[in-house]
Amino acid sequence: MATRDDILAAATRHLNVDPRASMAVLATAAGVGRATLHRHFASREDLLHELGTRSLDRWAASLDAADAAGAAASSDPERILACLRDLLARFLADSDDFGFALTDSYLTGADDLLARSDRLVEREVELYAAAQATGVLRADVPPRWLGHAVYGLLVAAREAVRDGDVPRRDLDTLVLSTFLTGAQSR
Amino acid sequence: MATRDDILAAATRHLNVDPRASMAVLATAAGVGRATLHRHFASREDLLHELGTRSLDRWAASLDAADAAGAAASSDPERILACLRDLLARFLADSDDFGFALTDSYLTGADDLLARSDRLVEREVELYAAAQATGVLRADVPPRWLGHAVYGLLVAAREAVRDGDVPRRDLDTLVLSTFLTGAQSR
DNA sequence: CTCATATGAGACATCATTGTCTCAAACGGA
DNA sequence: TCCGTTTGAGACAATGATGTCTCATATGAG
Repeated sequence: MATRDDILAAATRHLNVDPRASMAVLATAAGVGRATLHRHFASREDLLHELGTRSLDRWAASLDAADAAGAAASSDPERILACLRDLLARFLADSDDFGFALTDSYLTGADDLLARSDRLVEREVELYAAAQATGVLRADVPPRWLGHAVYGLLVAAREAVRDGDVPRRDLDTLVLSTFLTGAQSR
Repeated sequence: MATRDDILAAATRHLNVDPRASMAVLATAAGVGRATLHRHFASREDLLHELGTRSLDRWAASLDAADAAGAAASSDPERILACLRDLLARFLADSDDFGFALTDSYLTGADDLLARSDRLVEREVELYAAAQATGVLRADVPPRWLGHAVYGLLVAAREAVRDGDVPRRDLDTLVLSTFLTGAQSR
């Protein structure tokens, strides 16, 4: 018997392949009748909204697990750098599951999700700002840009693995070093 | 009288705001009747395909204008670096217009566009490989990853300007320096 | 075993979009 | 001015997706 979570998991998996899959397709992907799918989620929007919420949950959980707030408040460069390291690896793991949410045009357009996303960005940016203040990250760019850069690299990482250009196991190191030190030879 | 190019321009502009706009909406945006729109483009797919083609044209034109092939063949580090600089600025200008094409799920899924896109990636990657061979870019990562990283930063740049976090005029410098030297303090 | 519950299959109406077609009006060059 | 061409508005059928509903069946707890 497929639980609500099973359905969400199957939908997530499938939407990563085809972000525009219909309810019928998603039902099949979950091994469930279309009627049953609608019993769990009144509308497609409901389903997407729930997935969006879960992806934001994961994002928030990663910020918590890495203790971004604690690191930001610590003013300890080494702790902040370690936190950034940890955070990036967690984000990469999150996008293994919710990668499609990075660019989905519904999710990035739903008002309440957007509002919550803004608050998470705020939390993340506090870490970047602290990193800048303690000399860990360069201070000559807006801290929000660093957030965007990380986001962009997550999109890039997803594509790179998808295209088979980078093995998944190399991603953490690759993304971290690209983010921190860039592509130039040293 | 709206020419075909006018319509394409209006559609491009509008799709950057709403990537899922219907033919009716796109017709209105172009100041043209829906029937007229269909006289120019038999189907929505035709329209999208044409836009995809044009965005690839721009991409190719930027590779040409920056003479990526010439720089790659030159084995001259300074020329290669200048070429990268030039290329990034051109890509940013291109995504001012065709930014939506970066993440649109139709465009990134059409077979012939995809094939042509692959060939352009190939050309671009030759430059990255040459940059690695001449010590301009780090050689400890797959050259294709550098292509993905640039792509990701373009997506990030688009969002950053869209969100008002970075003024457009700062983008060239910001993206270039982030790509080359990363976010770490030096 | 029995019964309450959950399920799958399918019928159904609805809706938005698409693509075609017609026609009257506007336009533009000769 | 006149006439051929292009246009916009709207009607139209077709399509695919959505959401609701029914009913027969399967399942699982007691």
